[in-house]
Amino acid sequence: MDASLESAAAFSGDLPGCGPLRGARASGALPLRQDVYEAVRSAGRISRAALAKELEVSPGSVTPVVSDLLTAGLLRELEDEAQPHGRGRPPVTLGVAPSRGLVAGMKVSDHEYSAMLVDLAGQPVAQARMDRAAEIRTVDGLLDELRVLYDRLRSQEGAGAAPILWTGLGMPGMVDHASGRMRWSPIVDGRDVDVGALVSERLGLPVSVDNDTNLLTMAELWFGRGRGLSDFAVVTIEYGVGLGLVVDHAPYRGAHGHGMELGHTKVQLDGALCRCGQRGCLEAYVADFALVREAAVALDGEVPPRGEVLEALYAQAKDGNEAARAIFDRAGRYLALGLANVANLFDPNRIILSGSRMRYEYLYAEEMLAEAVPSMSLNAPPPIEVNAWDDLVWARGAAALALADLTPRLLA
Amino acid sequence: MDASLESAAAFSGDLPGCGPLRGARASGALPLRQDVYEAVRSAGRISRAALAKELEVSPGSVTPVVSDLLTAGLLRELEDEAQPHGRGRPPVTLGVAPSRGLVAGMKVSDHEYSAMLVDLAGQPVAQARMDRAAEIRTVDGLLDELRVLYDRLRSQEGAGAAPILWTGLGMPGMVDHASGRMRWSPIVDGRDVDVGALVSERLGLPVSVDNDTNLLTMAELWFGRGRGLSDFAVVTIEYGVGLGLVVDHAPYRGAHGHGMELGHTKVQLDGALCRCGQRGCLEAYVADFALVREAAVALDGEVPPRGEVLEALYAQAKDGNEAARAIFDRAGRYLALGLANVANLFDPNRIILSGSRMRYEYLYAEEMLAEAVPSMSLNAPPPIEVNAWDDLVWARGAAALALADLTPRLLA
DNA sequence: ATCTTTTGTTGTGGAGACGAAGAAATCAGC
DNA sequence: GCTGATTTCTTCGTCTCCACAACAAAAGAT
Repeated sequence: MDASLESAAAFSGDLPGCGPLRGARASGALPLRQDVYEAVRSAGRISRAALAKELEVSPGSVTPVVSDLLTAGLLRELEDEAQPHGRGRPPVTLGVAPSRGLVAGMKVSDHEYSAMLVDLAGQPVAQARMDRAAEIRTVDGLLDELRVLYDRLRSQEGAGAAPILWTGLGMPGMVDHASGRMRWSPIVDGRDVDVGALVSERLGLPVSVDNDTNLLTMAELWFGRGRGLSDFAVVTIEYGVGLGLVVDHAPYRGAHGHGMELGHTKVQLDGALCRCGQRGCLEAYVADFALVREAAVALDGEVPPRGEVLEALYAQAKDGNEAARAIFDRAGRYLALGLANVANLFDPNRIILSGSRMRYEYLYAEEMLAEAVPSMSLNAPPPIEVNAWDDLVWARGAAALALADLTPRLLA
Repeated sequence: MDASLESAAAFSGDLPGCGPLRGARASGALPLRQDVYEAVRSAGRISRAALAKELEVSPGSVTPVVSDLLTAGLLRELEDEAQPHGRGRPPVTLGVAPSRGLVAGMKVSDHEYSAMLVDLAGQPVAQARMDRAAEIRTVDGLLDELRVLYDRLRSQEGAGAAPILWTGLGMPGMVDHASGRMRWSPIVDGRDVDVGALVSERLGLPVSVDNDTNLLTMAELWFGRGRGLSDFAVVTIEYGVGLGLVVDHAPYRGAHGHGMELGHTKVQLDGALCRCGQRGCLEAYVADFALVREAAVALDGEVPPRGEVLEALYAQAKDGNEAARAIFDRAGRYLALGLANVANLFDPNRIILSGSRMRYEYLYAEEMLAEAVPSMSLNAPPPIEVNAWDDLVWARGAAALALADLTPRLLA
């Protein structure tokens, strides 16, 4: 063995062997029971025969599992409006039994709480909102308000008598889904708080927490256009710019369990100052505060009341004010640059721009993005899709989070 | 149900049900046989008892599987230099049997071929290089030369008589590992060529292909510092800037199966012109051609022969030429920006800069990056690590690729 | 020499899934 | 209307894989 072979052999560092080291072996192997349940929920309505085909198991394996789930009250047979089925014995359509229980999803934002109650099939059955006073910044205050929100949700018509089995909770900031801890949040004081355990205790039921961007990602993955895609990115522009990734049909939360930081990717060396103290962040060009910062010039000294600056600026731009238009134009181009970077670094099937309706309509035109992003992306630029919907989607994403975490326990 | 509940229910599009749709269900469930083999290879040397603990199965399950693998010649018992082991029956150390077969790894770059022969334990046993004439750009010419390279590798001392079971092949360009097709390559003419099948036919054994950046990623994952990390990024600067990602201990190749394009992420709106025709690409600031482009000014008209421009520029910078120094300085800061974007978008455990030694030593100082990247990253900036090694690593990564693809078939 | 401790082996039993064969429910055709 | 074809679902025997537990082996501790 010559010298360079030896050096190559030595390079492994101090570890013997080769190949990836994975701590706890990826078990991966779901029992068929769970596969069946999830396949039924995913399909909505499906027969045993189709299940066997989809899961690639023999029909003989499906029947006992299904009848087990039927007696457990988790699935039900649907009396179907006879649909056309060639000849042969007509299939019996299965669906998940929604009455077995419900899950709740709750979202905290800086100005309001929203919540939704969803049955085990994923159908919404009730919803609630509450204003939020920005002054309440203690964890205790948050817990109290969540309790009120939860009670209000339960007393809603439609909530019925079914027990609530799990709750998903989303909030802005650095929130670690795995540990349930809030590292930091812009709307609550305190660091490294175990909100998961606290909320769980206050509500008396299990809670999964996550950051708000991941709620949106879950909503897309469970109910939206992300179903069926193996890898996609969700971008949301609220007060900052958030990014959620889905890898191989599962949400990816990064090595540290917090969210990705698209808003703080650098789009300019030594660029505009950002709220985070760094320079050249994407947020410093496209977020509200960045636009407001420049509005003063375009609006020619006429300063509208706080909170209406953007509307005024937009009106001016529509009226032909070149300076105002330039502000939006630049913001749009920087957003396109940021999205192109996501496409180049991550190569998703699709990029979904998601969030409250208004912002996209007047800030970023779908057509502009659909043109600008590919011009900055290599390979196959992903389709860009704008999904504008109301605030309840956050809560629905929280419910999806709850469903995802509840399911394995429900079937154990 | 009120109106907004209905709209929420409708929003799923036309698909009934909820939850991610995955086409072929993630089988995931490796048979214990393969788990055991991979755990032994990963550990290098390990006893049955330790295996049982690591894999979280009962000792009674390990023994029959191991003796099966022993008789199959895939594992062997190591006569150990008695190591200290408390009291009790001394463990029998197991290791993979290297003599069962070998795998080859081959790498094509623009100026040379390199190849390595590796046993089933991952240890190199032979290597070979060949110059490559840039004029040979036909697929047929490539096949011929690979055949020569392969024969040269087999005739190497150390190759022994063990059969070669699989080959990994890496080349620059857009190469799809899943299909084995080369979509496009800078060094070979032709588009959408099934190189996998062609090389396999020419060599008479199964071949896995991938792009060169992924080879480096595999090398880090199998033999380098990436072992033990769940999520990391590998950045390589050769003629372009490449990026490889590892997600959950497995290489991530993006939705389209080609590589990520860190080199073409945009670091400047309407910035410097890149070879790809777009503007503001990272490559247009840090790749060879970008530095050479600016060198003329710094070198004051003294144009060195092609291929030595960078060396001359570097010498000048060391000598105190401010203009030359500024070129390297800016390139370094842009590289840091690009790495920070990777950190912000992907949140890896670590970023590994990897490639041939020289480039990093004189272009990008580890200390500078270790300081600049965190100043542009939020959350927990990942450690940056520079791994400079010789060109054989590419071939070794190709061998890792071959091992990864061979293993399941070997154990079936 | 005996006890303790740890490793490895053997045997039984159970869970889960396959495959084949059969029962059920419908359509097509005579 | 009967028969046969067709598709769905069920039943049952079997096989594989693994857990559990008892046991054998090989040391050190006392």
